[in-house]
Amino acid sequence: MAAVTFDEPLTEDQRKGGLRTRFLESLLGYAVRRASNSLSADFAKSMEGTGMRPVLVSILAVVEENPGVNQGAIGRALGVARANMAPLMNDLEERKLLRRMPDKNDRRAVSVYLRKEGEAVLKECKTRILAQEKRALKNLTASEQSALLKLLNKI
Amino acid sequence: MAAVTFDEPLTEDQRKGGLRTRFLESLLGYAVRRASNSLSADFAKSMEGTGMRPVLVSILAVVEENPGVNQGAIGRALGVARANMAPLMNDLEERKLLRRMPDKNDRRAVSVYLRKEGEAVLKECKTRILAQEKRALKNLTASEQSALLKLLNKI
DNA sequence: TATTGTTATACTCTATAACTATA
DNA sequence: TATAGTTATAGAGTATAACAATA
Repeated sequence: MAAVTFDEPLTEDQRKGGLRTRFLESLLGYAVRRASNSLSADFAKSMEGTGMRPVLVSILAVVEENPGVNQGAIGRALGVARANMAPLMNDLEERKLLRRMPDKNDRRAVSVYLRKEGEAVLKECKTRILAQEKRALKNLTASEQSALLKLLNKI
Repeated sequence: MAAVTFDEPLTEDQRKGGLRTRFLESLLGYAVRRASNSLSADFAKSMEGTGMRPVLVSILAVVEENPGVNQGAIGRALGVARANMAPLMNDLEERKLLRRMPDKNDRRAVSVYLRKEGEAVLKECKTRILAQEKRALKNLTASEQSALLKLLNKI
């Protein structure tokens, strides 16, 4: 079997579909992006029917673990800019999933709390998310998943 | 040191910044997304001054390794929809980085080739990308990087 | 009928600037 | 002056539908 070099003409298969992507495949950033896109698509799909989007679920999860948290702190924790938090919070408040209260010590700030319905929606979403992760990662053993998490957190 | 439970009120630090994110941190999908966002931002930053964007560089890299490739096949390889390839290819052709020729056997299709200037731009971008990857992954040993790549490709 | 490439369109995500009210 | 939140806006990235030319 001869080594494939770039000087050879493309086979019909390569020209139409099975392309060489050596450079991109050598990049960890490219592999991470592809994995992220794949998992994100699965994530979004698992939310179908709940009316929720990933970022909304993430906000609910942060509020659940941090009752009374400032709105801006949620954005900083999730990497969502202040300006983009406002409409997201409006959305969640209109759905009656959370409540915004004026902060006692700083009248500029808003403290955020989960509502009963928010807890219920979050619980349903968590169940779906965990089931989806299990499906998406079925090719990885528990120790491989743990190793992967550790390596990703080093980046 | 007492264990932290969610029944305790938030400390000032937690309420304002150092939030609990146990659920999200338990998700591999969340870790992958954060790593991807971080690497993508670095990638884009390393392209500053070249006028190129990640997707444009990816297209050039695929064309370089697959001279004469069909335009649609590039999109399939990169996960870019046909409809979104058209303006990207127009951009690259207007910059005189690649050339589109009618396919000899299928007059619907277009064969794509790198131009000299495209080769030069791609070379410069590759250098920057590899330097950026080296910086971004400086906390990982070579064997860790190889293990990470292997694990990501299992997803 | 199916496919290649194009155009138009829309929705999400992200980023910036300007504004208000508070501090 | 600086910060919390809001509004408006603009740029990418992504997705679908409809079309012409060709297979």
